Amino acid sequence: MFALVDGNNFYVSCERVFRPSLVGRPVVVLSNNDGCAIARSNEAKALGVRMGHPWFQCKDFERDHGLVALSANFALYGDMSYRMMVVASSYAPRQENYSIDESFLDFTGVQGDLVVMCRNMRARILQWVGIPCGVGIGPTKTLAKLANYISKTTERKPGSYPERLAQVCHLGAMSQDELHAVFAATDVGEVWGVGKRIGAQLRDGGVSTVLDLVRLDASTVRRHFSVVLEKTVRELQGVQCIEVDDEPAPKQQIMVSRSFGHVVTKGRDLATAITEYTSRAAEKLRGQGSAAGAIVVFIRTSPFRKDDPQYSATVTVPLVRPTADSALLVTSAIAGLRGIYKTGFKYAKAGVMLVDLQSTDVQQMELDFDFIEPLPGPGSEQGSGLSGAAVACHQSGQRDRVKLMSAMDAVNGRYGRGSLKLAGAGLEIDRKGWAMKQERRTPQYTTCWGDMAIVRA
DNA sequence: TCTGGGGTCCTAGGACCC
DNA sequence: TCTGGGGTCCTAGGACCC
Repeated sequence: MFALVDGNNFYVSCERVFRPSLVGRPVVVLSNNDGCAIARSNEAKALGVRMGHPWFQCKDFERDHGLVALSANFALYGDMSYRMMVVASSYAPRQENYSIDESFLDFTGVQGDLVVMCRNMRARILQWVGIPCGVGIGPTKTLAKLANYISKTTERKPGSYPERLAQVCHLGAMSQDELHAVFAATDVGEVWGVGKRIGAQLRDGGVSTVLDLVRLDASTVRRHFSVVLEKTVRELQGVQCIEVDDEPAPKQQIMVSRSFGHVVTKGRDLATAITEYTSRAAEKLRGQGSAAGAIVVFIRTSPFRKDDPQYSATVTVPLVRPTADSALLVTSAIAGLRGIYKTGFKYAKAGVMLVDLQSTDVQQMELDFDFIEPLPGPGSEQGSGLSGAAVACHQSGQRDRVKLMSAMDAVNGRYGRGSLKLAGAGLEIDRKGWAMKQERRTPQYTTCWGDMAIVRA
């Protein structure tokens, strides 16, 4: 049996831990730049705020219904997630942390009443971490996921399912009749793996509930749709097709991209932003022990500003050899940016993607060909602020560069992100033109000493 | 005025190989 | 008239997830 543990309205619940006055009120957490709603309390959902609802379209709820909107505080959510996962991990031999607010537990070999255990786990997470969870249990991950949906929906919309399925729902412990009744009451679109497109196609074919889907012949589904949906159907039928992955492989690509707080027109500002994003991506890269074989850079205007001239460009810059060196990656990214930047456009977003990732354990050694393809020297990269640093990367110097990067990561780990950075990333004043808008961010209660909550007797 | 930021897997088709 | 058979690798695009 498997369980899926999932924090309710996770980001909102994190905020409520430190601001209990928000309990019972409609609350949303906004995306970067306070653009749209990415988490909603049940009260906000009841008001009609949709997932991804642009904030400027639901702003009136603030005045009319007391809706509270907060900027996303990912430092807080990441830390609360860690705490929740640690508590959950003590209940099962294997755990897969599937997303920031969800983890699968594999109960293989575990004795005892799983419902009792999961109710206990739920209570402990609520008491120790402060986050309310829903738990779904089933013989496959897809069924556990569905059970989780049922547990939360029973709680949020009383009457949709039998009351005892609230909070913890065990589909593997139901009679066939009861299971089918639950399936019949659930829309096919709620199934993990059935999105908008497939959902519509299924409904066109008369398959509108989970019961309809589970009754299909799996191999027919493969012919009409795909092997992916076939697995989903088999999993719903109780045949395990998707394993619990408790040791996720390193990422195959690492992306950092942001929408700007204001539109950007100057190449210089784009270069500063690209430098910062590349540095952040390089940190992630080193964090998983990989090196990148190429870097993709993209810039684009806003598709929502229909009257403005539109421009979007992407360039892939191959690296001479795989590297995790921030300065080398930034040099390449800036070179790529020069190739695609055009004046006269209002840029709204930019980003970088590190691709062709490989482990630094396995390295292709080579003769030193740097004299054939000289790296940029001082002065050749005017304005990027890293030319001096980029010169020294001959093989003999590579070990020192690796040490330099480790030192930088260690300092930033100890004193906070951005304490030590490449000159090209600019000072605070250089970021003014494009930095993210976060006007409603709460303190980083658990990850910053200065923000720690103080209790007064 | 104002619309997020990450990821994965699968498939089809083309280039190329012997 | 008649034009093999089998493979791999890469890329782009589409679907899904949170």
